[in-house]
Amino acid sequence: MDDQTRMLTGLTGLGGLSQPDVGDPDSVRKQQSLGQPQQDIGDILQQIMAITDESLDEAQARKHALNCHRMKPALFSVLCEIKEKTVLSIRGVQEEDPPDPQIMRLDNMLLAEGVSGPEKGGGSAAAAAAAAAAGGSPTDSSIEHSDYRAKLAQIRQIYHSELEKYEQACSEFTNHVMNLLREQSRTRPISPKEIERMVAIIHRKFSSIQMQLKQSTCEAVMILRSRFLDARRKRRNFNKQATEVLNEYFYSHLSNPYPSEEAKEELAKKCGITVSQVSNWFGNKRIRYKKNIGKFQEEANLYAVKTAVDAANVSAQASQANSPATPNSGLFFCYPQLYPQCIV
DNA sequence: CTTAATGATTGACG
DNA sequence: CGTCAATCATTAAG
Repeated sequence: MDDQTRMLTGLTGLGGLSQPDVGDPDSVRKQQSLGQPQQDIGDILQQIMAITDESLDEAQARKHALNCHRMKPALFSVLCEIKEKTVLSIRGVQEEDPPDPQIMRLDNMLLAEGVSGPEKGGGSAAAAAAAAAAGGSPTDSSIEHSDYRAKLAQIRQIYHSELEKYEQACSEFTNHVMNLLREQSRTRPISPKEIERMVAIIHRKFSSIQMQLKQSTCEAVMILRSRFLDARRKRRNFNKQATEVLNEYFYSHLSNPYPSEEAKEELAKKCGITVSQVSNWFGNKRIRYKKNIGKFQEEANLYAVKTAVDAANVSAQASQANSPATPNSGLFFCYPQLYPQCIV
């Protein structure tokens, strides 16, 4: 309590109330009852300043004495006058700071990660549903993420309890300061604007603490993500049927194995994977095929036969059987000059 | 355990 | 932005 009182004095000292030169305090105090106004005022000022160095009981008693002092109204008006003169310099210092971009970034990220924002009661169900919709095997993906979600919930809980603690401490402290200022406003002039300023200063201090909390929460989430959601660590091979569909498309479009967006979507739907997974697959397939065509020759023949059979089934135009065994493989995707070492 | 296969990521490039 | 090339990390096969 004593600390807070002292701290408050330090803060209110910003209010522009300059401390007059009162000389030696002890010598002044001895002449308290004498009628000299200068020394009387100096004495009262000294008492005001001394309040903070005393215990609470002493301070209360002294405050009461001050409030009942016969010179109090006069002193008060003098203080008001001094204040009037200095108030301009206060206004100049006042700055309106816009919302910190850093804290906005952190807020956005926490919101995006589901740490802040609305409670995630139905969120896990939605995530499970999304996983079920995206993957052909809903069990593994949801189980894979359950650990992640548990840890995220833990982070979430810590974050919220800490945040609440800070907010409570902030409002408690603000209330305390405001009460003290109001109390003091009976002795010295304190405008509501000054109280506002003080509150803003306190809030700034606390928000910087909050930013640290948000910062470390973000870091924790990033670490968690890199540990649990890095798909490379939880790789699952596509099922056989999906690989067949993809290979079928690849080898039947060997001269130009670049499926359009629509084709990718269709393939994705057929294989029960995402479009980006289709893109990854084709990217990998193209590069690995080109790197070593010989290795894929068998596979190429297999799917070439397959497509040939399909084509034959669809249209009985089997007469055009012009050796589909190695369909266009010599073209190297129409850029043979890029691979001079692969001469067929 | 070693190795090959494979899905995903990253950075450069046009 | 999509693709290539290199690389990572995991899975399957030996």
